[in-house]
Amino acid sequence: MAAKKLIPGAGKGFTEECTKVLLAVSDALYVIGGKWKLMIIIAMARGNSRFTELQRQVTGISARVLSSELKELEANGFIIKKVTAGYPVTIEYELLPYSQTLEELVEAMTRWGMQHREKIKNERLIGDSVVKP
Amino acid sequence: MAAKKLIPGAGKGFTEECTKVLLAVSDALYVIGGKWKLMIIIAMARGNSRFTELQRQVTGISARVLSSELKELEANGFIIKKVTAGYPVTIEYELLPYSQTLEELVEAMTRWGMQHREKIKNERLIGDSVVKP
DNA sequence: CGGCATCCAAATAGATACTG
DNA sequence: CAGTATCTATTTGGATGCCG
Repeated sequence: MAAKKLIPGAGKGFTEECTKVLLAVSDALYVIGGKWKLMIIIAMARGNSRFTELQRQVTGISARVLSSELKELEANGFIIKKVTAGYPVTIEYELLPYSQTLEELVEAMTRWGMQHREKIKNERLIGDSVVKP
Repeated sequence: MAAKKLIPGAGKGFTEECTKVLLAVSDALYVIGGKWKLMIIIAMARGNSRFTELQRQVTGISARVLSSELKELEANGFIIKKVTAGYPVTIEYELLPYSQTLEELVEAMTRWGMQHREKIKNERLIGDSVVKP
């Protein structure tokens, strides 16, 4: 009776494809979502390996949150915690190969973030718009 | 005195580049982060435009949260709310051109999410690992 | 240095009911 | 249908202090 959807490609199998994509994205967000995980991985890829280094580089993160994020990243196979014996033992976090699979994603997000910042700047942040606190 | 960092590319300008990337990623996460925003955009790109449609497609979202996310997406220039007069007025949400700039990012995330799901599956979810609740 | 434990404040989200 | 309002439950996070 009513007209079908006007969107090209709509019809059987349409919602299912959508559901599949949504599932994938939701999986990704579940593991690397949140404010910090990607940022920690990026900071580590740039050579930061010590807890305090990471806390300095990843602006705004607290020790407690960093600690818990590192644990999750380890549990998910992105990083490993290395403890080297010594007078004060040295603790370093290293990226595992699996974290490399995020490269494409990180690059895409970096590019998008940069262009978005440009866009906002050009719209002259009039105060009503989206500016971070 | 002490050895410099062993990471290739380390040195002057290293931390600054890192900071720049972190800033970009943090910008991106601020606008499109969270569990729902990307998923809503994906669902809309697949032809869902009505509130109830979206709520059905984006599994698990409540009316209240959907409502507030739609408002943020509109405020950030990704979508627009269209009200068509009629006996019951028709309300539809449409993607604006700016949402297209997310395509690359969404694709990267979709690919990553799919490969991650495969990886987890192949590791045979032994129960200790990362499985969504 | 690299955390963990505790307490407390704030942000988030679910359930439910109600409206135009 | 497309939400809003209210209340409450849960999560999250900052601050602080302590410990090896």
